[in-house]
Amino acid sequence: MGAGRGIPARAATVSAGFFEAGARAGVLTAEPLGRVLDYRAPEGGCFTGAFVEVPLGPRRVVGVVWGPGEGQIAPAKLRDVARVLDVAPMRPEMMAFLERAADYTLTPLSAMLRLATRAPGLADPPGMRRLYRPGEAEPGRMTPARERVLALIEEMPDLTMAEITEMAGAGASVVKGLVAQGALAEVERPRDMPFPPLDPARAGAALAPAQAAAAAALRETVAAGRYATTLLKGVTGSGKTEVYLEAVAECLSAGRQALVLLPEIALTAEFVARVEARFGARPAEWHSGATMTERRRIWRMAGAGGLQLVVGARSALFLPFRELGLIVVDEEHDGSYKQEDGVIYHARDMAVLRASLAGAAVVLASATPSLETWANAEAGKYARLDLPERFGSAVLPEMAAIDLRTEDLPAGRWISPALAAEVTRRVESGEQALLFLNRRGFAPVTLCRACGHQIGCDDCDARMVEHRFQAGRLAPLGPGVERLAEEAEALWPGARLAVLSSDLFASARALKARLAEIAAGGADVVIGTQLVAKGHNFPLLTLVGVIDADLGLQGSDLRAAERTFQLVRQVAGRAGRAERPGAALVQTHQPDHPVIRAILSGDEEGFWRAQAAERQGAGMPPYGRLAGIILSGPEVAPLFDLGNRLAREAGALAAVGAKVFGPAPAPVARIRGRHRVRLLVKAPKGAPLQEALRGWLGGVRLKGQMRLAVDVDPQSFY
DNA sequence: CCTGATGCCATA
DNA sequence: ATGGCATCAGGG
Repeated sequence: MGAGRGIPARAATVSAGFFEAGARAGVLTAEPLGRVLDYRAPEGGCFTGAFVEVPLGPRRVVGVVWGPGEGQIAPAKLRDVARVLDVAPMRPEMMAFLERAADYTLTPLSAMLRLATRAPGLADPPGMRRLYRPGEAEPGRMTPARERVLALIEEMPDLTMAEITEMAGAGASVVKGLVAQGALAEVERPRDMPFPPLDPARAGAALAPAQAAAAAALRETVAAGRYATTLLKGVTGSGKTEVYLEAVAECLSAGRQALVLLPEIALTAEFVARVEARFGARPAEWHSGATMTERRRIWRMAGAGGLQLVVGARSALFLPFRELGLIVVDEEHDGSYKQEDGVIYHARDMAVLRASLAGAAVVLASATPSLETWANAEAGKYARLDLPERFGSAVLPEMAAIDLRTEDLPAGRWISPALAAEVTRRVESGEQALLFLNRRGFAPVTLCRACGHQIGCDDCDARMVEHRFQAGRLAPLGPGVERLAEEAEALWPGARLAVLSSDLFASARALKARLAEIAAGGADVVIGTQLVAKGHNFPLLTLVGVIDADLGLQGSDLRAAERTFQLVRQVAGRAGRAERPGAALVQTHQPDHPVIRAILSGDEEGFWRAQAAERQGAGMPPYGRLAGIILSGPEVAPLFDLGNRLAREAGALAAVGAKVFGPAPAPVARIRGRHRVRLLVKAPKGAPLQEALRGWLGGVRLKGQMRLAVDVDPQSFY
């Protein structure tokens, strides 16, 4: 098999053991070799799981002793393990996690190990650093600089030289002079110190009865010390965080470590403040913004047990926790938990996998859980706890469907007269209206304007039900925000229009500024895609028009209907706060569809049941399985050639009842000059999908710059 | 991933 | 002939 460029074979199984000096040991490195290499164990031997440095070609690289050597290579060619590193060995549970995750995502094991060794200076000896504290002797002649340094050290002992010169505004020579006199003392301390202890026994926030009940249930689950997953459902402001912090408290009391995953770095500051209020110290923060020093300290302390709680982004799942007892995935439905490049994985699913191997509890917290999680709770695989909604926010807006079959919209127009009339009313009375577009760009879908039936593209998964064409009644679907903006401009010439689409803003900061401006009344009509649905508060907004609710019913984007539902519910929250009553108008060709009816009634459980029935009928996740195959390379033609060949030679898939669709250009057809083509595999729920994919793709040899990636459980696919 | 070997082309 | 660069295979 090519060097990590093909589909890896299934990983071997972890086996514990000790290797005496000179014995053959298999070492896994983070190099993309896709297999374990044999080395001779060093003097003193080594255990399975030990972090080691080994020679690889002309280099020395870090690896982990994974098990007995494979014995394929001649003893004469064996090289020695250079040394065993001074870090906590990888635990069997972590090794099993990496293997299972590699198998599930069809990723080479070495790439998983790379995720787990993302700490700088792993091979360095645990460094020491020099700290200064008050000394025994009285200082001699005093100067203002000396006084400042001594006052500082009295206040805050054990500072580094850099900290002292910075905070006291004195030179290093001043400090050295005080040391020479004995007024300051130098001490050597390990560079990576344990984190300040969190005290789970401190009193928590006063909990409302419903919160207290949920907290007690979570505490009991965590105290059992076994794997279990709980869906904690509660809207923002319902006190979810306080509830799961009680689970954290229980975990810490048991002497185990806890991990809280958040979807965005922006949310960490507030969370850290709450942790500090609850436990009297700050947690370790693991995210892309962390410095090398912070990363090294967190990584080492996670393994050494010098840390109790980590708050972080999805990559924190790969920290070497010594004794993990709880993982909280906050806002578990959030799309940013899906890692889309490099190793493609879903942090929520990997959290459940890691916890199940570590014997830890999982809390999936969300106001609007993913259908996958909802279904697992329904099926009894997950426990479920519900927090009641925030007091007074349950005011539902007036909601109605606009039946596009009777509105007689001319081709190429998307705003019905009924919706336009309502928008006009808001514009005239100084209120705001939002026209919500349920997806980003264009969809390869055509729709019969007479009966509302959708005709899908042959290459994707639309249900091709028998359909009689009526000449002239077929309309291609899919305005972009730009198209819609043109239409709005023509309808309301004097109104201030705001167009919000993620690709129109250079930075998150620019987008935030624009949102604030709009909230303050800087626009009359707002046109936007899903990003407007992300919890921003617009007090003047009293009307939401959903341009096309039907696409959410189709298989093209599994999250579309959920986003529509969430948005419509969020309007409810906003309307409750402002005095003006809110309204939501949903344009649809299928007003009687159960999903549309559930959206209109605001019936959450009804919505999920309808969605579940829809997906079940279509054999879509979580009632069926999907995998995306992404081919990329500098030229398009070879990608389609390979894609077509794969589609033709899909016997291994057919054998398990799986079907392959495509090839077709990927949603983002070009990234950094590379073309992307994709195939979609759909399999029945119980099918051994990964095994079939391995059989199908195992022999593929990629030439030149071409790459093949597998996206198991893709989130969206156009 | 990194490195060294290989081969093709452009240039002296 | 020679050097530069792109491509490829190997690494224990």
